[in-house]
Amino acid sequence: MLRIAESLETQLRAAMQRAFPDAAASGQGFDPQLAPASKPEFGDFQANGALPLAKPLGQPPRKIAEAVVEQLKADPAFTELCQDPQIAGPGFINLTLKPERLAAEVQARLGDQRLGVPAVEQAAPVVVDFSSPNIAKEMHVGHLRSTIIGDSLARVLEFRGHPVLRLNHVGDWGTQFGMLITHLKQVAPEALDTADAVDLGDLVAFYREAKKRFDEDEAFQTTSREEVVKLQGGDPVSLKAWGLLCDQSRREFQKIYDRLDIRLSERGESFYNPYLEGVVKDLDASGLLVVDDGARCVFLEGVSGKDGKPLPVIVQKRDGGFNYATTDLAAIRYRFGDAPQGDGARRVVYVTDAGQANHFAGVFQVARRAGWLPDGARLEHVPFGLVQGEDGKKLKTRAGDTVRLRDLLDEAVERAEADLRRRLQEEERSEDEAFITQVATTVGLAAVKYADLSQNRITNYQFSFDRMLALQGNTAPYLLYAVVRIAGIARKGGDLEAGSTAPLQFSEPQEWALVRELLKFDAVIAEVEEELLPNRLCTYLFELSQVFNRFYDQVPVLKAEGPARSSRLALCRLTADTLKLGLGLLGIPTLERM
RNA sequence: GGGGCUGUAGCUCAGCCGGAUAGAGCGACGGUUUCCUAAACCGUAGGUCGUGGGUUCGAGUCCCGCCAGCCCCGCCA
Repeated sequence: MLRIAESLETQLRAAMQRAFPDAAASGQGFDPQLAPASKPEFGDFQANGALPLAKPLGQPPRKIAEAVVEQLKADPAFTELCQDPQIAGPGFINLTLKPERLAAEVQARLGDQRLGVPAVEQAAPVVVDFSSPNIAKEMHVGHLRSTIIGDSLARVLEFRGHPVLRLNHVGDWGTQFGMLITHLKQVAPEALDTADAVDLGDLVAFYREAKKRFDEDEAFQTTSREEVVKLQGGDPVSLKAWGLLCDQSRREFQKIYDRLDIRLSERGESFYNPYLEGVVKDLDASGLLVVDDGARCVFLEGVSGKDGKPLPVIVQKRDGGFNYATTDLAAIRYRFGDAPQGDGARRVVYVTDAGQANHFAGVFQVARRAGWLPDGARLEHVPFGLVQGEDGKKLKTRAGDTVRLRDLLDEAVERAEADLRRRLQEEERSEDEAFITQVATTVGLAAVKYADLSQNRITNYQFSFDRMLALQGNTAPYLLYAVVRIAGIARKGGDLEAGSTAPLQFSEPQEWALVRELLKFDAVIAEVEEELLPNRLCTYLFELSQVFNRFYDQVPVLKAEGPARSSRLALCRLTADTLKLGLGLLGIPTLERM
């Protein structure tokens, strides 16, 4: 109902100006303060704009509201949309849309692939930087949040019509490669001679071994440091070893991405290697660079450290090497830069844990002051909290190790399968193994994703299989079940297309509640696009499912006749379409039966 | 020491840039099934929104102080 809200806002503002022409002439601003009604009994919208005018106009707010309402009633465009406005409380103006307008809005969405969500004009690219695991390390629950949230945000932005670059900023460069390559050369030298990639086995164990030797063996350390220099200098053998390690990791990461249906373009830290020097030069040229204690840095404005001195962002270490801040700066410059030496982005978002907030704030400030952001460009950190166990502490296995992502996904699917089998037995249903596997996989993975997405990302997130797989409450299974119910109606002879052409007729309060809920979808998408908070979409889908379940429980569909039947079928169809699309934007596929 | 985030019902959390009597879910208690999957629906109980000030018509929301928890703080990412 975004369009209607816009019309109402314009009409309200005009009505306020007509009601108080003198104040308008003397520059008094009028903000209708239009918002969705906070309660159903208040109608569809509420305008609170009369209250703040009481003082400047020297009149009681209710009287102001009355004057505005009088003007509204004289506006044919308004009376076509709304019933008579009601004034309530201290001076709220409550607006209720005419039933035929609501029905027409539903009708318009029935044939609409976009369900009323407008598509933006082909705009400049949006970069979503997410997931970003480190080469030779296992993906863990921390990456899960970034991956799931980032993917969902990318899907929403894509749906709105933005060209989205989903960038996987993998940790594929840096000092740790010195020890990895040195270790590789010593334990698997044959890998460097074969043309094809060689299976290096368990990379995580490999990493641990290398780390252990690095910590214990001084000669190994020295060789490792030399190896870093060789790699950065472009030594072919070192590069080959580096490539092998990256390939091996990539294969492992891809398994996870495939399972979760995540699409990502890898562009690791190494990509920006050729641009690092340019960053430092650029900063120097713009006069931001200061040499301090041998390191080249930019001192931040408004951020002071321990001794009260401004905090620096170090872009070149005393030994001449670059660090992650340099890489991040190079990435920002490249992403906002024009093609071919850049992505031409207008909005860049980073989905990383909240612990990096300071780092990004610093780096962003440097980028702005260096003048790398085009006018109107948005550069945003999208932080999220830690994943905690049910004890409120950082999530660990019973043995105290970091939880591996694939183990976590396996367990979710296994639990979903056990639940399903128990239910089948209780209900004396019989399904083939393919069905069970399919449902368990979908439900298990959906539960993991939805549990993560449904919480405001900024807070720490308490991970619980029991809660996320619960069949009731704000969970994936509950939402999936609503879709299944509608599919059931279709299976039992309900032609969901029936209402598309016939005129819609609603009589029951549950029908109107569902209509009103369905029409909120476009506003929710716009909000997620702006605020980058997927939990707003989850809340909406949950509420839609609740309203639908009430409707389903109390209003018969298949047993109804005539226009009531086709109208109800139309509501079912739009509900299913909205849930499928909404869940799709969360990266969650739906089921016909479960 | 400085900075960031968090603090809302027994538990897990919402709260849409200041609006009407603070909302869900779980758990607890009590109901509903000749009917489209009861994985549902209906009802009851449960809150001094950490705390003390301030701003104004109006504060969970904005500002300041304090308390508690988590995280970050120069050459790791």
